[in-house]
Amino acid sequence: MVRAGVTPERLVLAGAELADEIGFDAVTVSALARQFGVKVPSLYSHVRNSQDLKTRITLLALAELADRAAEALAGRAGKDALTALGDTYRDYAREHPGRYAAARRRLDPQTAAAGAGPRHSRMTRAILRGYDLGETDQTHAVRLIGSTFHGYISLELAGAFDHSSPDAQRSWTRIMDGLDALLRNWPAEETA
Amino acid sequence: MVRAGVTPERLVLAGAELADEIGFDAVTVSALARQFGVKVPSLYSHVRNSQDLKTRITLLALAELADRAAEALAGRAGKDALTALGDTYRDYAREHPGRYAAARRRLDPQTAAAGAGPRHSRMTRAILRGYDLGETDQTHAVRLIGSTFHGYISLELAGAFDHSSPDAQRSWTRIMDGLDALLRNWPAEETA
DNA sequence: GGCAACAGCCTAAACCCTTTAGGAAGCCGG
DNA sequence: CCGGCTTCCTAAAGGGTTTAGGCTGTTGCC
Repeated sequence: MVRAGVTPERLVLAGAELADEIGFDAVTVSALARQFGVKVPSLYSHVRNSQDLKTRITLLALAELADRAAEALAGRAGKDALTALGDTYRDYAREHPGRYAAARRRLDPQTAAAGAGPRHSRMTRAILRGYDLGETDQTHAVRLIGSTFHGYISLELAGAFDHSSPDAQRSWTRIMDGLDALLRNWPAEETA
Repeated sequence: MVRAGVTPERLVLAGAELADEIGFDAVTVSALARQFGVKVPSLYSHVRNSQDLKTRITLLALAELADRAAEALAGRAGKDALTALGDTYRDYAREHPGRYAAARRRLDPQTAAAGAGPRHSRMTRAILRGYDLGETDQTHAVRLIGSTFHGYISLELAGAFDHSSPDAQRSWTRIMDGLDALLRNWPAEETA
């Protein structure tokens, strides 16, 4: 018997690559077994089940993305940082659509807290140091930024902007301008 | 033989209801056959395949959502309209998470153009009549609004804001304030 | 070096979902 | 009233998931 040399790490990495090629949803234990030239049940020694495999790919993607973001943010502040973070997410999504889809998957709180999710929150919050927002408004702003980035990217990735002008790049830039303007000019709480 | 009285319409409606209960991804031809007390292959007389079924549920959800939005927008303008549209999407998503997930599914351009998708675009654009934006900036703004609404809703639905304060409602309101402020104060194109 | 234990891989098998083929029975129009 | 269409059925193949249990390299300890 030839020993294919499967390990959880190699499995997860291959799963991530496969996700980029054929889509995250199409990454199955069976497909992965084929990749490794191994029978399906063999993989169950390395991974608990299909769910477990997908969760690990999610964690890989989140970590990769956080690493990239940290690098992009180094030495930047204000709009510069905002743009850098947005571009990091967007570029990653276009380079690695499968991994990005994996990253967007929701995890149970336990797992999420142990992964790179919190790093992402902290980085977004760090950007807001360049703007003058109160504690509570910072949280609102973190949510706004996350929603807008991920909302835009998922629409763009889905091709929602493909067949209309202006092109997606132009809108992205202008939306960054807009977000920056909004953060510099955050409206006061309305006193009803 | 008792004739269960299956029709494509009843199938799609039951599929939509099932989606709200068990999640859109769990809506399968098999599950639906069980609901109707009918053998699985019987449904293939009414629906081409699983894909077709899901597409029809998507179209149903899009149409329902457009109807609600049209009603909510009647007689409103400016921030009032913006909030009404956002709340419509958000409320629908919370009432009908399965249908909302279905609505977010991408369709091929043919099918999309024939469905209620274009109505949604027109309604978002209509809201911008209350703001002073040029043609091109209107498009950017449509994309911003869509991204932010859907981004926020999907994060909220996924429970991303569950265990932190301030609550999701508060952030939503403040983000509406922010979007309104931004649209009233849309930054000029930067001339590099 | 020898061998026990373990790790990595396998076959067998059950279960679920999808989809096609082909048949029987209800219903409807001429 | 009966031929044909529609609705539903059984049979069967194909693919994914998962568990049980077996065989065999490999490792590490005496």
